Amino acid sequence: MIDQRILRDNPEILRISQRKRGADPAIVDELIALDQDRRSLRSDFEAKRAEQKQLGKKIGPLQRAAKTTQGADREAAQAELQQLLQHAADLSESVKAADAAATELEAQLSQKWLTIDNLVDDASPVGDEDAFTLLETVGTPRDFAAEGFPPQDHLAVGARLGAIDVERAAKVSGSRFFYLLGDGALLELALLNLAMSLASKHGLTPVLPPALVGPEAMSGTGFLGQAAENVYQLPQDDLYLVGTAEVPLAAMHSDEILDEAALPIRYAGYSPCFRREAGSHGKDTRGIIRVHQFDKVEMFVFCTPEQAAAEHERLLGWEKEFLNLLEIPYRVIDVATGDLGASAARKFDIEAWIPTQERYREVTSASNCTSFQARRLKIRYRDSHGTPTPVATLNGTLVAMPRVIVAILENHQNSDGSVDIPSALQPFLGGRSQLTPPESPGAPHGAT
RNA sequence: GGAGGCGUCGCAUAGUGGCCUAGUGCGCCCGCCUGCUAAGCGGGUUGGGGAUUCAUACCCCCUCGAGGGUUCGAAUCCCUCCGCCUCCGCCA
Repeated sequence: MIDQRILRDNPEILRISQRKRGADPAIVDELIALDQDRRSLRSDFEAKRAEQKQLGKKIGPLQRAAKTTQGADREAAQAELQQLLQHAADLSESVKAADAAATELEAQLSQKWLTIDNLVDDASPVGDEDAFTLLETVGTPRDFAAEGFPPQDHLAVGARLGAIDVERAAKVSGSRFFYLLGDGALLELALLNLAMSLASKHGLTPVLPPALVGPEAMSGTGFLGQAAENVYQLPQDDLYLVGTAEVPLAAMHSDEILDEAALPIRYAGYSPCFRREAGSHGKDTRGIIRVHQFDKVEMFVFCTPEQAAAEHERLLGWEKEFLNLLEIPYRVIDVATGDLGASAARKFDIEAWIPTQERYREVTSASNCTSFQARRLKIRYRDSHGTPTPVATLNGTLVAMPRVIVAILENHQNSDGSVDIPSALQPFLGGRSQLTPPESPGAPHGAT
């Protein structure tokens, strides 16, 4: 949510941002009109309410006077009391009507306001998905032709290692699910431990958050707007399955006023992630690149708006450090305004080289959400004037398990079906330097 | 799942229809006093919206877990929901 005062102070900024996102700038004028009407109706209610309160103060004492005095005084008091009560009753109706009218308009405005995406950063490249800016390319893709063998895709490599089983997952849960087993399971745990040790080294607090959250958390992080169709819901319990630990981490400090001295607060949360992948039928149907459930370590930062840009760079730096440790070639892009999502003002994606696809694919993403989420979730700090001010929030992927596993299996595979383990990961895999196919290939684990 | 209890200002507590403009203590902030510190004394201390303003101050409205209701008037009475605690049952 953006500060609504922009409607009065500088609506043109909002119009420009809407245009850059490919959204409708005309809605800004609708919002300005709604905001004006809202304020006028609310003021009307407040004036009536003030009168009602003044009147109410007179009734109590007068009632006592009507009971305790005698004779003519008593009659006068009773008559006045009757008159006041009548007036008060009329006013009461009028106050209720004014309140209802103002409340109705406030609901309309805030509902419409929730459809407005965050103001884009001036630095974000303008345009649709393809308009991204290439910031950097790191590492060199292997030349498999020169090595004399064609690379197998991650599913083939994983199946041979007995590490990935999508067929049985389809039997149990449907398409886009997978089992990690044997070295596949150990590989995820090793990546988890490497990621968490890196996170701890850099001062992030490790977190195991809830993966089921209420509607405020979901909406507050911006996932119930355009992205709602990708969210699993549990209507019986009014809960949602999170698509990322970003949701429970962001909502963790909702309705809080944080101590400025404690900022930035940095977390690294490990959680399962659930995504319906609606509208992506036919995309990435093979393997585990696009799945309904996976695990991820997500970094999350609460800081002052002034610190946000530097924190964004820091998150990107840690993401790069992790991929460097895994010795995977990648490139970094500055995501275009049309592809930012509701909450982000600026976003850097890291795309890893996938040999069998001969292209770079997104593996991590770092977003600066400025105060957009914080305003919805009421997360504030006291600024130098002592005024509660929304914090800035940022998030970045440290490791999304399936895609990183894909990158490792494909980039580090050998012609004999083994996979080299990057040295940084070896301590977390019992010191082994390779994953090797089981002695007796074929159906693993006693399939018949 | 059943029974009962409880949600008040940062914390603790008072408040059972108008005297609540929510009191008191602690903590915190400012000042006074004071070799220093502590104590003592005085003042301040929820958050949001609006009006006004260059910006303040002052002013108005809302805010006693949330939302409805009763009433001229609700922290207080009624209903629904949420959360916490105790006991019983079930459970990894």
